[in-house]
Amino acid sequence: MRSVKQKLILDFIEAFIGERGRPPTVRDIVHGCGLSSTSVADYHLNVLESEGHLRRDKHVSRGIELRGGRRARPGVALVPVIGHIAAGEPLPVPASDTWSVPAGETLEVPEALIRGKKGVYGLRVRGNSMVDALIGDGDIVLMQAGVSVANGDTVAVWLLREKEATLKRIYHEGNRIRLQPANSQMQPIYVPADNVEVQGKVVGVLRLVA
Amino acid sequence: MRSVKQKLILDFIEAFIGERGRPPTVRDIVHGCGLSSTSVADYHLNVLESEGHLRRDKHVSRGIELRGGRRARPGVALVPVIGHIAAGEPLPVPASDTWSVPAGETLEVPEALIRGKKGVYGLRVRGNSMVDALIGDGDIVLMQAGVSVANGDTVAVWLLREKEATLKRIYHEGNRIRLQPANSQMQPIYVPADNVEVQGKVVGVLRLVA
DNA sequence: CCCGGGGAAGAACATTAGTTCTATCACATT
DNA sequence: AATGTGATAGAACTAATGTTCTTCCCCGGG
Repeated sequence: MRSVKQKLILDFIEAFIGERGRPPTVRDIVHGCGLSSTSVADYHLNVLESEGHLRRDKHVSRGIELRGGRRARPGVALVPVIGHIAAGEPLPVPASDTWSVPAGETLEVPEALIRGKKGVYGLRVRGNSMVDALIGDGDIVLMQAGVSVANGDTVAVWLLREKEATLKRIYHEGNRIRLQPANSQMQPIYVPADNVEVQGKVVGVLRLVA
Repeated sequence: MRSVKQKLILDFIEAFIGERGRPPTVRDIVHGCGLSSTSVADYHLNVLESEGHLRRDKHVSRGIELRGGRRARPGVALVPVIGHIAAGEPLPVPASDTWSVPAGETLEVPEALIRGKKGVYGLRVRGNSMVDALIGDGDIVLMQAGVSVANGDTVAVWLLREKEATLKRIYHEGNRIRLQPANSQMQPIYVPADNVEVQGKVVGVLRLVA
């Protein structure tokens, strides 16, 4: 939440729903928060959505739904989906406990999936390097940062030299590390231990079938 | 409440608010209750308002507010996990819309996961007959009952004669049906179409990694 | 049989409300 | 100074949505 105005909007929405039983329109927000134009409200709403504070249904009147602590729903946890994995993109990892939700999607997952765990985030899987671990293209893996990893765990690793992130099974072999794809078509990668940074460990998988 | 249609509308409004967190539009009601015209919905809404079952804000979109004890809790859907699949056990399937949650586990999933879908239930997967579809032993599959299935869909079928339930890909081939395991080790099963009862279709997969 | 009322259809109408476009301004960075 | 980003304005455009009107159908009572 960057500005006080955005907190004002969020509070207004919460109050509006509480009083009227339905979400406000963009123009309700304009009037209620003393804004000057619908585009201003739209602008801030988009910011708030990208930060995961609310969700908007496009082209639907009053299509605002509050997210997060304000509308804490029992049994549902909010997990930020911070990017893709198995592509060569940089992979920022939030702090273990308190993170500022980075711009991007926020996913609701059943509490049961991350029971008690702290520092859980989501990654969209690209590619099929882990199909033998029943993780396919398009799946969302739930990662946990800052936990000890054991041989054979599926982890997201950051290769310092190559500046690449991938999802692999990890095996410590002396002072080198074997990164094993779960795909019979692909070969393991061997890297020196000091070239590897473990970003997180897979604790769950989520898939939506069309 | 004079007619059953009016009770239908009332129930729909309650469910809609529960799922989407906002009241339905007149046209939402038309579609959701199978009405033929907005004027019909308007007519019944006026009746319901005059009887005190709800309140309408004139000239306001989604200006419906339920009255009385009816209250809805938005955001969370309760999905009953009603058994295992790929074992030879009987597989009771609840009715499509209103089910009394059967004794057993209930999983709370975000509405976002099953958005709009009716008759969703969960099954714990036993065995590895679907590993090539990235569904493994211990996973929970979210099934939807009472929907049309297309060739290649992963469905839970009940074999009437054999009294067995399994999770397979389904292919209609004339008047017989091919049930295709997603496992290169296993052979397809061919059964006459009248021996098959489709219990549901996979709409999602949840896995908890130890 | 005629009639009145509850219901239903379908189209039309009038706003409401979401979205987009362009322009502007303050402020920080290069 | 040139540039880029966050934030603001105002208006226009389109789609969504509430409302109204007319016609028609079915059915029980007079």
